[in-house]
Amino acid sequence: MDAGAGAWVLHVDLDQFVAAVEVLRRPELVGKPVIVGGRGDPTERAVVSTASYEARELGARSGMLLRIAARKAPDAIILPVDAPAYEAASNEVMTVLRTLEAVVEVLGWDEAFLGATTQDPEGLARRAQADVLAATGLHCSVGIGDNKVRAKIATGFAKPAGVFRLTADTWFTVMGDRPTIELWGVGAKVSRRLAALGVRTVRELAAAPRDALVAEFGPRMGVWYHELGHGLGPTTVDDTPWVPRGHSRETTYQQNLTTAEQVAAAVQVLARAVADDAAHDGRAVFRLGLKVRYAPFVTKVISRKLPEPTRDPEVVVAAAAALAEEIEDREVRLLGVRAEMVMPDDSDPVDRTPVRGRL
DNA sequence: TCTGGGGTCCTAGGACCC
DNA sequence: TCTGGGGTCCTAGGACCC
Repeated sequence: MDAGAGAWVLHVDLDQFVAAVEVLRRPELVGKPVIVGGRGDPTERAVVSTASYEARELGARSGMLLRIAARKAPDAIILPVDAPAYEAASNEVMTVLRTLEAVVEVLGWDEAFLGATTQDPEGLARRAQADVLAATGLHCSVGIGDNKVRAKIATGFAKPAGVFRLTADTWFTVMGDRPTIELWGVGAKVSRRLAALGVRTVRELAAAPRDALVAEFGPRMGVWYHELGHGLGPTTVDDTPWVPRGHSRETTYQQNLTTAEQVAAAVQVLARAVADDAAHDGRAVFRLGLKVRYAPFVTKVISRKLPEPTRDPEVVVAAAAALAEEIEDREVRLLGVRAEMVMPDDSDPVDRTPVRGRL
């Protein structure tokens, strides 16, 4: 799906998705503050995955420590994360979207781009919302744009359960005076570095010399931020199924690990899970990474390319054990194992497709 | 705000080669 | 042998997103 006359990108985003799925199967929770995170126990080391709008009104936010959220919203119902349930609900939603006259590119559990040629993108958006609601009971917001960046940003203005259009014509009116951090892909660090260059708003970013951005951020990111300032972005919506580059498992331990034996045993558990994930995909592993977060909060990643790609879980587990030998003799609060996988039909596993693949 | 888990991509520096 | 320049691979680290 490409841009052209009447070509639109729609960004569909489910509202408070995780909390909404939980409320759907527990109707008694409708209208109540609901917080989903960790194992549902606010005394544990865990953070909020999603807070319902009612919980947000009390100050609960995703990413917040569960303990803090529980203190702010003492009457909230706190539930454990149930990934399989969300994945099932997500699949239902995507199935509905695929019945529309549009190309569907899935972005994650709760998001998709639609590419469509239509004279009435708002009509298509309302249709998507109505069909998803009827089939699943879930509400979504829809951003309409002339590219993916504008569609994605438009969704923020559509929430909750609305539709908003953002195009080249309205870009600077809507976004020009807003801080750069509101752009998709600009976070706290980059917005701060931009501010140091005297760039605070989207309009200022658009006006900044491209060379200056390249000098500060490098050839790809510099160019990318420059385009972002103008609201420019890809227009192609691609329904090719996403091929995962890797799998990882990590655990923050409720009590820090203190002995080499504990660490070795924990690494084995994680490596086994990752090896099984890769085997389940039928993919060979060519690189293994071991993430260690020491107490208090210093994170290191040790990674090694394997002598040759392997499909043998035992080889992956052994390679992880070898990496674990390099862990320092300090208290460990988190361990993680990541496997990078050979791309199917790719003779060169490290050849990366350029230009920001997910966009 | 003592800071989860699963991902993706970019940059930079050193090693090594010609 | 006081010493270039370009390319590629590997690893570490950083940033961002949901």
